[in-house]
Amino acid sequence: MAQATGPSRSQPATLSDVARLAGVSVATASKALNGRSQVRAETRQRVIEAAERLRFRPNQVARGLLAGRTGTVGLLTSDLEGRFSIPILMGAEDAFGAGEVAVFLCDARGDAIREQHHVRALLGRRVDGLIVVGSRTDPRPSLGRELPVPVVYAYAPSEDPEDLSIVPDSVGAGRIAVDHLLACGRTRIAHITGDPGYLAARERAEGARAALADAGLALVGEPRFGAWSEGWGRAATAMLLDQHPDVDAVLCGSDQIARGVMDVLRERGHRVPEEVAVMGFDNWRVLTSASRPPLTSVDMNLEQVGRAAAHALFTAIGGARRSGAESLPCRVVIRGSTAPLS
Amino acid sequence: MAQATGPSRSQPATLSDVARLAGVSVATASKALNGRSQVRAETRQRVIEAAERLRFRPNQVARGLLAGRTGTVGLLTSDLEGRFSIPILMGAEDAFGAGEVAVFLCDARGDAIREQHHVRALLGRRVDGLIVVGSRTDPRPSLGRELPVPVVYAYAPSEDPEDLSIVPDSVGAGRIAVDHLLACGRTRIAHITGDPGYLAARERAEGARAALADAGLALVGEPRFGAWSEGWGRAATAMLLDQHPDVDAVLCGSDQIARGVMDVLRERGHRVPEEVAVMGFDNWRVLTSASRPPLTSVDMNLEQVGRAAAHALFTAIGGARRSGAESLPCRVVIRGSTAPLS
DNA sequence: AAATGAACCGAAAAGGCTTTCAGAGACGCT
DNA sequence: AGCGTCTCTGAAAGCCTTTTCGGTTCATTT
Repeated sequence: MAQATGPSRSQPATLSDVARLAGVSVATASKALNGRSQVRAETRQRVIEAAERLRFRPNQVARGLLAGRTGTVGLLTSDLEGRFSIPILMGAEDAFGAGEVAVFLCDARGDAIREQHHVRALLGRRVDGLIVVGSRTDPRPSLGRELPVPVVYAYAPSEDPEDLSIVPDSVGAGRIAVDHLLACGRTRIAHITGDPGYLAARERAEGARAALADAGLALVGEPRFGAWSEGWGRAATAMLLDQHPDVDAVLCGSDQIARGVMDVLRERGHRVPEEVAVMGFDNWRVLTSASRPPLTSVDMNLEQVGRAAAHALFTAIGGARRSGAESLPCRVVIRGSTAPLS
Repeated sequence: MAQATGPSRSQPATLSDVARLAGVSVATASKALNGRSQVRAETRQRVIEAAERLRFRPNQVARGLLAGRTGTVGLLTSDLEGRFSIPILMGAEDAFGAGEVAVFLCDARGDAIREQHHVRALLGRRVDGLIVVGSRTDPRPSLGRELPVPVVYAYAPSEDPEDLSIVPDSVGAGRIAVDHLLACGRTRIAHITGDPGYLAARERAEGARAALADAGLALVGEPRFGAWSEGWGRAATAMLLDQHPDVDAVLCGSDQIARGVMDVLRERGHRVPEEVAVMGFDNWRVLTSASRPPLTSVDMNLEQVGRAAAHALFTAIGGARRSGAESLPCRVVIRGSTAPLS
């Protein structure tokens, strides 16, 4: 806790410091460091050495002021808590960081006022674009068409079809899940899922039903909507087993639900996956790998959603505007809870 | 997917636009908008109206260039995946966002090279300071003393005692956990924890042992180090029950371990909390609320760590430098898995 | 020897804002 | 009338970099 005066904290070197040390003008120093051709090799070398000696790093702020482009983007999340935002954010950060773009992170905490505040602040900082990350796949209000920079919506699409949104293909996710269970030879498939207020729940159920219909089959009973919790998974499974003791697969709306389902199956003596196969959605490691057996799950490829959003924004900044909701495929990650019927 | 030309994308208004519309000079316009006193009320009003009409937002880039302070900080995480970084990041973002500071997010992916790259990029953008967030509490290499801006380390302290680090009090966490169990009347307490390579595991064990010693007691057996997984929790519990069937509390190194512990306890017919109390660390909602019964856990107050780091950085930017590792207290969140012995 | 061209360098402007300082006008006082 | 004192306004400098364009030097050509 010493109240030290600390190291120098000297101002970083500027281009004119470098120029002075190298004995040239700032213009020449700039050209030398930026690889412009109108400077003698020997002079360039002198400048480069001077720059190294002074640990010169060009001031991106000044550069941004001049160029009109700052090389920054705003990443607007509605809730960092939600585990869906994080992988998207990682993907976007990754895609930008590889280039020379820096990311401003803003968390609106699910509050529209705060979101508006952040948008204003970001525009004041002259970001080149915005990515808006939602916490669920239901459409959300647009930030508006009047913004001076391009905007890309990720995970939660904009309500305005003129905006560009990148979303996971929830219907397709339901389809590939069922396809996998069918490939395992299962035919009596039940669906226990979460809150019907969530579009993701409804779309996955719709995809599952469609895939079964394509195979001339139907779900065992109706889809059981409830909550995104283990508790609901347990309760729904108990009811399911009472009504349909012959199910050979349960497709669960989330990994949490799946854990609850598997617990009850085990307690009631149904072996997984030999007698009943179980699948989840989200591919949330901590749940899938800790369950017994490890849980097969549909991964929404969220990191890829983030990367795609970043890429779309990048090209939009370059001038190529797109619009509408573009959906990205999900993938099945197979683990021990599903296996072919023997 | 229409290839539209899109809305105007017109350049944002500048101060001179405002000044022209209001019929004053840019200098006067600036003073009017910034509340400087040397401008007549009526003139100020004219300028403000003009600014509103043009939707003028002052360019923070230009302002930053002039002031030498950009009002930005860099948030450097080593892995966004890790769930410990996120709450810290939320706390920091929150503390800054309330003021007028914007946060650059950079994820080094645990790679020192990439970290160095990000530091350089951030310094090039002239951030006013840096927060370095680690993924575990073990000390990490310092970024160095030669940086032109203040740095605060959060969660993972710097190896250099001259740096300022904000960390959770792991020893204290172990103590308060045991204190809670003692308050519940438990005296035969076992400790099943994670990877001994983690300082957090060792410090929590040490705190637990110290608190027991203060009460004239000792752990049942040695602390059982292993892995941060449910699987280890299950395995260790099986061994524990064989050797010490009379334990009345298990303090677990993490919530994941605790879930494994509780599963085996239930399977073996030990009632929780009546016969055996169980506690975890981390207070990870998805685990604590889904377990049966809900899990009592020690919360590391990570969001507060983030906020404290932000605050420390803010004052350091203001000139007040501190150093050393400052630790913040943790807190016990009581749920159904612990209760007084009847 | 003079003219041409190439190669290299530097002055200056631009980008948007804040701040300083000098000037302009209004007012009261001697 | 002349002077000092206020209050307000605007010109200009400065922040740091890039880029344009005019100028200098030197070698080459006629």
